[in-house]
Amino acid sequence: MAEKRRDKAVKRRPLDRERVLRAAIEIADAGGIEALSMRRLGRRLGVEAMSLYNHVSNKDDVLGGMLDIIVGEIEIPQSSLSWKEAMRGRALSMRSVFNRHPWALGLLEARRSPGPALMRYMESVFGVLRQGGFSIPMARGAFFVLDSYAYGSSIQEKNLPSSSPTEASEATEHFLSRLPQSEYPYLAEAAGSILSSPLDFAEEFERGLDLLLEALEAWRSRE
Amino acid sequence: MAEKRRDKAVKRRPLDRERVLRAAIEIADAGGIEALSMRRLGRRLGVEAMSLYNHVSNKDDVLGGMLDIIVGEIEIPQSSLSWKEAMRGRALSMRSVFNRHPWALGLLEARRSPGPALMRYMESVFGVLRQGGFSIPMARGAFFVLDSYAYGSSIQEKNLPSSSPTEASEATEHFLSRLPQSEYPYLAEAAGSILSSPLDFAEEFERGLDLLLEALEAWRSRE
DNA sequence: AGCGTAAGCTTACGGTGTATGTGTGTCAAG
DNA sequence: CTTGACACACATACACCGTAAGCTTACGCT
Repeated sequence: MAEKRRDKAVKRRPLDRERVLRAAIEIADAGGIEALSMRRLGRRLGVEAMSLYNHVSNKDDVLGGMLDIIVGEIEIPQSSLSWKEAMRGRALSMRSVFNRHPWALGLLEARRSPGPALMRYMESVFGVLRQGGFSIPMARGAFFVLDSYAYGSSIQEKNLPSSSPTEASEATEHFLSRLPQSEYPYLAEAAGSILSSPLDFAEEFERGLDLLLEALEAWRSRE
Repeated sequence: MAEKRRDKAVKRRPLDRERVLRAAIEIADAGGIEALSMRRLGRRLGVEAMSLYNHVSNKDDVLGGMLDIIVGEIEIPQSSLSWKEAMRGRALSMRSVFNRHPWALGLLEARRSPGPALMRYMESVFGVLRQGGFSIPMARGAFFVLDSYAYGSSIQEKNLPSSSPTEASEATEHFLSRLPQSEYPYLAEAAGSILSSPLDFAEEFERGLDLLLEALEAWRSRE
């Protein structure tokens, strides 16, 4: 009897919201967001689907919670840095986070209200920009432009069929081989160049980022 | 008998892939992409769900087809314009398309292979950039940066809870009222500024776009 | 010891995409 | 004119989804 009770206690650690969300993230990381169902989530936690509803109000709540955890992984800029360095670091961190959890971006898109981690994130970005000498509307503009770039390049990177460089050139080769080159000369040319000098996405991303940061600085100086 | 045949002919125009995709787009425009199911799509066309599979290989094919139609709505730059004007026009057209069909962006994200309209689109962009004096790698970079910005800002615009300006300031007011201002001073400040001078998204978008175009031009000139 | 409550389980409903098999209207060849 | 083939719509069925409603169990507190 006492033994039985202990069994249960061991097998069934109390299960709270945090554990549910973590498990959900693991599932999504492993199999994409479409692999996440309440039943599967329950199964992973050794529990029936409906039991989850004791800790989470519905699936949307799960998604929101997952997203907020992921957003919390984005490094918040240190105030000791210049705005440029701070924004650069933030963008790099964002890219790496969205790379680790590709499903998070799609979630962000569908979300309505911010969530605490996102609020903290926004607050810190505004702080850095304002302290870097941006007026309020300019800070808004800079934030918008930088985030747009970061989101958009994450989309594009995600859509790339390639994780490894070898796989990338393989895919490019395949693409090129079935491309009617006379109809798409420029596309063929571009694909060919990728083949000869394989594209490093990190590099590409940083180049664009630096271009943007410079442009923002110029904009700020010119008031 | 002849009458009956005519009835059928009227009621049941033969139903082809094109009609299926158009109906799907209508459903998605009206109720969002999650409102689109094969059964509902069939119902709209006066047909059972399974009949659709005579014209379309599966739901993914439907989504792909819808996306390609939408991508086809993006204006392809005229070659008479300068690369800057052409890219500017393209970005504006893209924004308007993604505004009209907000679900398309999410679809684009999940898509693997290009589709003919997207290929034509890419070809024309590369053409404009190459003819504008960009080297192959630079054209790739410029394309990447511009598209990233366009995608990302569409995401952000979609996430805005506001369609009309009055609704926007209403939402901002609500947000501001429940924001712990001492904890988020910069956020409060930014929100306040939106309240006093309501933000025009088109304007914001174009400012960022012009910033980017200038930066790209400078980059190209500096080789 | 007894009870309230938290947190698990079971069942059920209406929805989803689609595999499979069954008509049936149209049209061409005999 | 008949017949047979074929395109295409339909019906049924399966496995899965989110979650509402109700039931059961077991721990903590008085």
